[in-house]
Amino acid sequence: MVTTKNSRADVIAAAGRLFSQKGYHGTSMRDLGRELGLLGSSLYAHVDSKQDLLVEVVEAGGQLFQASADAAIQVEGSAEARLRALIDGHIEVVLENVDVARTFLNEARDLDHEHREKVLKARDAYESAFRAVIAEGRDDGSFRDDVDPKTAAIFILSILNAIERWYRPGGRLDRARLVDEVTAFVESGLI
Amino acid sequence: MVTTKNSRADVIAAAGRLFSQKGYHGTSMRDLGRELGLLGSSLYAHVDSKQDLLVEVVEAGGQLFQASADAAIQVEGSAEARLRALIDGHIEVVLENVDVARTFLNEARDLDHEHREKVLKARDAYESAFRAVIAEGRDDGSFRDDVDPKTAAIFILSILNAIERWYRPGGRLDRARLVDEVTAFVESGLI
DNA sequence: TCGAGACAAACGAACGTTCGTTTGTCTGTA
DNA sequence: TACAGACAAACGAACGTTCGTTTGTCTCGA
Repeated sequence: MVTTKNSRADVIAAAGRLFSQKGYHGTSMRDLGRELGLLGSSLYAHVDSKQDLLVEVVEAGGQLFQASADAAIQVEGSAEARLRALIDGHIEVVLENVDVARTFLNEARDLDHEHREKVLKARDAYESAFRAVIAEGRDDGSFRDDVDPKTAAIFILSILNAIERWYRPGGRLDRARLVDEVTAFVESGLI
Repeated sequence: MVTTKNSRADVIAAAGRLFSQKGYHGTSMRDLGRELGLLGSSLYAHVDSKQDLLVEVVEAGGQLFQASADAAIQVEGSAEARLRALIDGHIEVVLENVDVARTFLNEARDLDHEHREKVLKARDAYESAFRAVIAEGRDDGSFRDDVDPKTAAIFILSILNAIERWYRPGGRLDRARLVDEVTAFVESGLI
């Protein structure tokens, strides 16, 4: 094989990379072409519009997160075990798909109304898995009984969603230790 | 007085509003003019460039946060009290200056190299106030002795920086209760 | 031979910015 | 008191560039 032709998937992957680095409006179709060794105009053999690309990347992100949550809530054992699985899964998704996850988390604002709405619903569905597990742990006595699942879920996801902003693979924390640190902080806080 | 003239400060304030809503690249000078009842070109009586506006807004954000931290670390009493003051101050800055804070947190990527570098330094200085207070509390025994100040500071700031993404004034949480919820979660976690 | 992938040229719209000019207000002097 | 001069604020047209996208043509592997 001498030349590798670009597939639609290649274009979407490159779009995720650039959108996550420079933002949707900060990325031009010519930028994206250059990334693939093409002219900007050549991309229209693969996609209908720039907006299409954003939709594809963001929806891929939503599916990754939802699949992760679906798996985690099936874990047998305590609510605590399921919460740890949710945290573990989220971190896995973020670290193995940085670009898609970043775009999903930060660029949804530039979607058209319909798709943006869809993303908000998807995020709420994902968050509800966290809320449910927290409520379960509170009700069976493993968590504090004055824990508010709504707020706690937001706080935990705030920590998880920010990982993309500071974590550098190969740094002082490997993935397993990152999961441990997050879980320990979420369960016990500072005290 | 029939017509109100726009000052440089008005232009910067409007820029903060639009940058925080639509992003730097998503905001055009004509958008910004419209926001003030002006033509886009008229803005150049007040500023040198669009980039200038971003610099002004972001630096204002940095100063707000730093002033808040400077005040908080002077609080007498326990490390816990100072940590609470840091949290309280951060939340006050975010809620009273949403646009500036949002732009500071999310749009610094579009700054030129020099100013972006400056922002990174400012953020690290701010974060170091959190690290210091956490280390103090750990060393005097009020926090767990296996707490890592570096990681804990990042987690706390992750929670604080995300508030802008979900908190709506007039909702189920007023500001005082928000501070309580964050503090309780940070100190005790779920358990 | 046929179709997918890429090119190259071009489109109109929008971009950030500059320019010469107009407007209205304030100030110091006659 | 009146008027000239200076001033900041804004206008509106235009600059060169880039944007997303369309079109028609070519190439090459299946």
